[in-house]
Amino acid sequence: MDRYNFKEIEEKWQSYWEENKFFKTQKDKNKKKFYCLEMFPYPSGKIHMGHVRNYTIGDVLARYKALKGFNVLHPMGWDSFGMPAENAARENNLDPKEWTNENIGTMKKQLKKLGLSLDWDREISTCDKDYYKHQQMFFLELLEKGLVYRKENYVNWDPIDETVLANEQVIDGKGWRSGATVERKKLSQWFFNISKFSENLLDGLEKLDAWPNKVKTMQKNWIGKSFGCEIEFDIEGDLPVKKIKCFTTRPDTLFGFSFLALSVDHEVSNFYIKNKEFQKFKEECSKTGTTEEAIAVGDKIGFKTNLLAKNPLNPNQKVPVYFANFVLMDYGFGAVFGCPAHDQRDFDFAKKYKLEINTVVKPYEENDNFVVSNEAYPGPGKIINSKFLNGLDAPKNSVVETIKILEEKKLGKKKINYRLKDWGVSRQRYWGCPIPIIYDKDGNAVPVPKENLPVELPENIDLKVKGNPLDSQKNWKEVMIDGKKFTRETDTLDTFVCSSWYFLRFCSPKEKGYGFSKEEIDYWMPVDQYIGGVEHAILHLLYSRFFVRAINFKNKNFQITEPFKSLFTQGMVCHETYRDENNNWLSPEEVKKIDNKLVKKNDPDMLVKVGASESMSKSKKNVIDPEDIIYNYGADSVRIFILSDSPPEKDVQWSEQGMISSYKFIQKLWVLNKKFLEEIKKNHKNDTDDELKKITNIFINNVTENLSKFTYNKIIANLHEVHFSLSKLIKKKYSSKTLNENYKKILICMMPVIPHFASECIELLKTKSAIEWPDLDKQLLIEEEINFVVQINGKKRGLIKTSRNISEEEIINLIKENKEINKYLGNQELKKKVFVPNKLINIII
RNA sequence: GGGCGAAUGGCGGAACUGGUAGACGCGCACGACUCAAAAUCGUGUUUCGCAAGAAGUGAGAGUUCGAUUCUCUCUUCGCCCA
Repeated sequence: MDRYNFKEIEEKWQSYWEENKFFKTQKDKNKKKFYCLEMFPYPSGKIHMGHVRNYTIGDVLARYKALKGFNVLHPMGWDSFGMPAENAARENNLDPKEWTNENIGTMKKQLKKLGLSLDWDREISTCDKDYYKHQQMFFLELLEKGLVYRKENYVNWDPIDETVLANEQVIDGKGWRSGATVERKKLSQWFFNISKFSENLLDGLEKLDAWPNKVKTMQKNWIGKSFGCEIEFDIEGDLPVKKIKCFTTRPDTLFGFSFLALSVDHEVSNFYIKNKEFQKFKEECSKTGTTEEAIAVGDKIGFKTNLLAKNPLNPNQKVPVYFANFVLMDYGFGAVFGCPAHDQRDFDFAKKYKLEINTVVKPYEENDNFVVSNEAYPGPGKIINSKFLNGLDAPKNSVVETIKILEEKKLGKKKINYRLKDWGVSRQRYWGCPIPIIYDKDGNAVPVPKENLPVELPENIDLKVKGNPLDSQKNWKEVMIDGKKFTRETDTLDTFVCSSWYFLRFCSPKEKGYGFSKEEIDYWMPVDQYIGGVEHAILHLLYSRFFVRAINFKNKNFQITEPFKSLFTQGMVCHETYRDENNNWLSPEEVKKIDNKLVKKNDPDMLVKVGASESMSKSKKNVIDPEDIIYNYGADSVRIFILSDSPPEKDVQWSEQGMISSYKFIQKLWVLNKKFLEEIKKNHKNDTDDELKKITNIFINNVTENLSKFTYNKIIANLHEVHFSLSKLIKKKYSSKTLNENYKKILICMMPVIPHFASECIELLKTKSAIEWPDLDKQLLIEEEINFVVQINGKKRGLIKTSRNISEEEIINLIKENKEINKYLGNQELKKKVFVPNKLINIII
């Protein structure tokens, strides 16, 4: 029997699609558009299974929408600036650009082998000057609008490499490459004023009803809106400090006040710069880390000042002022008032430094003598021990009431605080988009004139120098503009900037004058379906949402506020992990099974330990190369497997056996296809039996429904089911016409998942009818004969095959005639009957 | 520490708004073909039980004629927190 030759057939269709520009899209006002976008990849070298999954999911949708008659925009590009290129180039003495473009070439070839319905004419690459030129223009546009500014900020500084490190490059407080203890250093950097849009970004989430709640919650928490009050404390002591400002969400617990805590970066710290003890303390603080997790878990430590803070509501009370490691300069004003009884951090701190713990809120079920003892009580209750605040419901009414009182007495004012901070976009790196700024001889920042854009990255530079490579490029750094001498900004933009607007560029990738054409984005935007990993749930998506708002700001021509109408986040691809007896990671190819035991292939005496299944990663060697898999089994088989085992939003386990079974399934479909072609040739006479029509309809219905709900794993189940049914029905000697019509519909429904196979089979049918998504005959979905469930006391006791719309009396009569069921009833009285039409009856005896 | 989510056979997973638990796939078993094996095809496969039957969706309670689905408590696991 001849086998399905996937190599030949997949190649045939891929070149057919390419040569005919089958997926090229153009604006067409007469057609409804659908913009289907998957997160574009970083060109790291080769595609991995995560890409295969992401792009297969997107491709299924894009192909389906196209068959439904939509004008589908389905583009692909490269997020090609970033540190891996710079690192690889430094290590291997290469040019980052060459390295990147080579990778793009490889990955593009690999993606094409997957048979994706992409419009490659729209390909973009963010490291291309035709792309970043527009990004520089956006930067200047935002600068003009006052959405970009410069300020001093702390960075992670590696003193050996003389370079700034990203947070993920700091491991246990040490530089990932040099191993040097990382220092905090202040540098002047550029910021995007994203916090200006905090409320708007939060508000916008409400309207994103096609986004997963999980992602919306994450963004909401990230923006971190809190309602509270700003209080100015009067200060006494040995320093010229009269007042300290504080933000709090719980002013109602002011009577529980027992210390004031400041961040080590608070301006008061200036008085302690030369204090050795304080320096030591500050160093100690930097070890704790500044993440919320580190602060919550870590030890609370403080440094006592000689200052005293007055309680505004109780001026006789004066409490000590400390510097404390759990207060961050970024939040509020870098100062918090401590109420140990009702905040666990404050409680831990008070215990350590033996400060007062005054209970001012009691849980509702406790009496007024309630005292906080072993841990803080942050929950709701009634205010106690607080004079005029006593009896208020905390925190609901008490916070509002207290703020009112503080405002009346001019001691504080209502304030809304956001956790979201401005976006620092300066990176001290070479391989990124140059910031289009120059400095005059006095160090004033001046925008590069627009006609001088793009500011291009210099080529052939030495990356081995310490610090920022651009800084050492004298020829590049020093420029003459309009006869004046300037020096260039040597920082480049965070690569998140590149990915914050690429979806706009795809609408008109070749537009010269501006980043996008208004006409094109008016037609294509917003992205109807965005698909990508949940790891980008916060930053990338929030930055993109900010970016369109920033363009929108003071610009009547641009109306988009939300770039992504629907969002789908897919799960990861996992694989078991293997280690040998010496705990070295082993790749799946290095392992084999002998007598039910896993051993090392080239050393069968070495037993292999099987670890948990984890997301594929090079470091754990549990990686399967998509290229090998496509080579061995074909793209359609891979597409089936990657969709089959789990719902797309969940993690999927890679399994060799599952992969083989998908491959075999395609072969089975091919065998069935042969049979269909033979039967069609024979031209039998059977036209009366509509079983085939019914099965076809059920299949269309199931696949369509599962497509709309992203339950693609169930589509594979539908394929197996229809294969099973068709293998039986083929024996029924249907006429050519009936076979042709129905089988073609089924093949069209297969196209989104296995496009090469389905295209080939449709071609072999040699029919003239158009290839479009089949309509559903709803009448055929209604089964005339149903299995009616009979329950007795809630337990299933039998099924009665009967016609549709049977009445309660009729079914009771049928039950009485049915010996099997009747034996449970005996002669007992029927106490109650619950009748659900066309489904079940529950009889209570 | 906080936020969010999940838990169903040997495994991955189905079950529409509360209405036949276990679709589909993997694995396993048996059978056919074969000198034999692979491949292929067929049948079976929640557990206990020879059977009749009983139990069963992480544990415990609750609401309901009826709960994998709703409510509460607990356990375990996962993801996220510049």
